[in-house]
Amino acid sequence: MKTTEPHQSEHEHEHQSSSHNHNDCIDSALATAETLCVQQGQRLTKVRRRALELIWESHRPLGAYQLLAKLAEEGFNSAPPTVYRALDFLLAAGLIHKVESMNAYLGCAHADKAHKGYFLICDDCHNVMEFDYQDIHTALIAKAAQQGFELRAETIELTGLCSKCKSKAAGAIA
Amino acid sequence: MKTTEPHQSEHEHEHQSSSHNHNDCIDSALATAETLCVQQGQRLTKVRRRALELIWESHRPLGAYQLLAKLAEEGFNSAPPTVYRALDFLLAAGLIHKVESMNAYLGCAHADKAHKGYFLICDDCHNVMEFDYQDIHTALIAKAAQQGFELRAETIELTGLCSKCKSKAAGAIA
DNA sequence: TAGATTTTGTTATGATATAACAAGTCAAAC
DNA sequence: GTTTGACTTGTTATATCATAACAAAATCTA
Repeated sequence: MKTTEPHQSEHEHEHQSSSHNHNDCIDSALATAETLCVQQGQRLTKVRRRALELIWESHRPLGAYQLLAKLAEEGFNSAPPTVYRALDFLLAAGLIHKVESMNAYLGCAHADKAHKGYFLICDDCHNVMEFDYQDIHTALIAKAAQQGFELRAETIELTGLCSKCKSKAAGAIA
Repeated sequence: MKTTEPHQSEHEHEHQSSSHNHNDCIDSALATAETLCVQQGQRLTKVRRRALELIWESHRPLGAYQLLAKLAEEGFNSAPPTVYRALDFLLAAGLIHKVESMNAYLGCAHADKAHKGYFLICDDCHNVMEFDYQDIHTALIAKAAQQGFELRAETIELTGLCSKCKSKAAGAIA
């Protein structure tokens, strides 16, 4: 494994960090989304745009029906296909990820860069940190190729205890 | 990444390989299950044992309700809790894995060895190959630790085209 | 603006999973 | 060998996640 690459950690993005203004993330994500959609001749309609915002406003992965409820509150249609269509669009555009082990959806922090969505999911506070790790990606491609397997998509979801909850747990014992 | 370990591929297990007798796998898996349960003071009851066999008899991951239908045919109770209880037991005992991206369950080929369930899932034929890859595991632990994250479980599900389906696709074009 | 394409509305249903509590089974302690 | 307690299973109901199918509306393009 190469370890000489610079910036291997540059893509970390912690949702709900107390040290960042989440509004900036949302604004940036929406701006990126607009740009990408225009570039690709895709229509970021009202419901799609608002769905994306709501996903970003949530600090943790949002379930489809949670999102649907929020959309319904705002006057959008409240039938399931509404939300699943929006989610399908956003997933296809790479603007969100689905966390398979939670059946929930999360804003993608770097939709404009080709990347894989790898996640660290805290069992305790349920916050999710997306990370990018080119070395893992490269190793997985090679491993798959050994089996004659051509990789198309990767679901990498790691669960455990985040640093905050680990400290909290340690404090509780002491 | 260490590359000097021998046998880094020794755990590959392809379900539904034409070149192996799947019955041997089932027998072996069941024998291992019996042993493990006895060792751990767990009861491999009729329904749990039969559920495990049925999962193994299926050549690809089996959905909970597919399994429930098979159990019902054999006179077991046909209500969902029956199958989910069996699945929960088998998962907790490490005898099966859940493939999150498919909502389906797969026999674990090496329940007696500590390992992580990593999967290659063919988009075309839907066969699943479980693989073990210590180097990835080690790298992920290290990566998580960098973020102060203590890893507990890993969901690694890779989708794409298996070698057979790749050949088939190439043949169709030619 | 006509026709084609895409998006949304609407109704219904399918698929996956759990809650809650009652009844039965088993094994160890008495 | 019966009681006791833990574990397992039965049963009913419901929660949660997702899609099919077709009609209506909006938007793009020629």
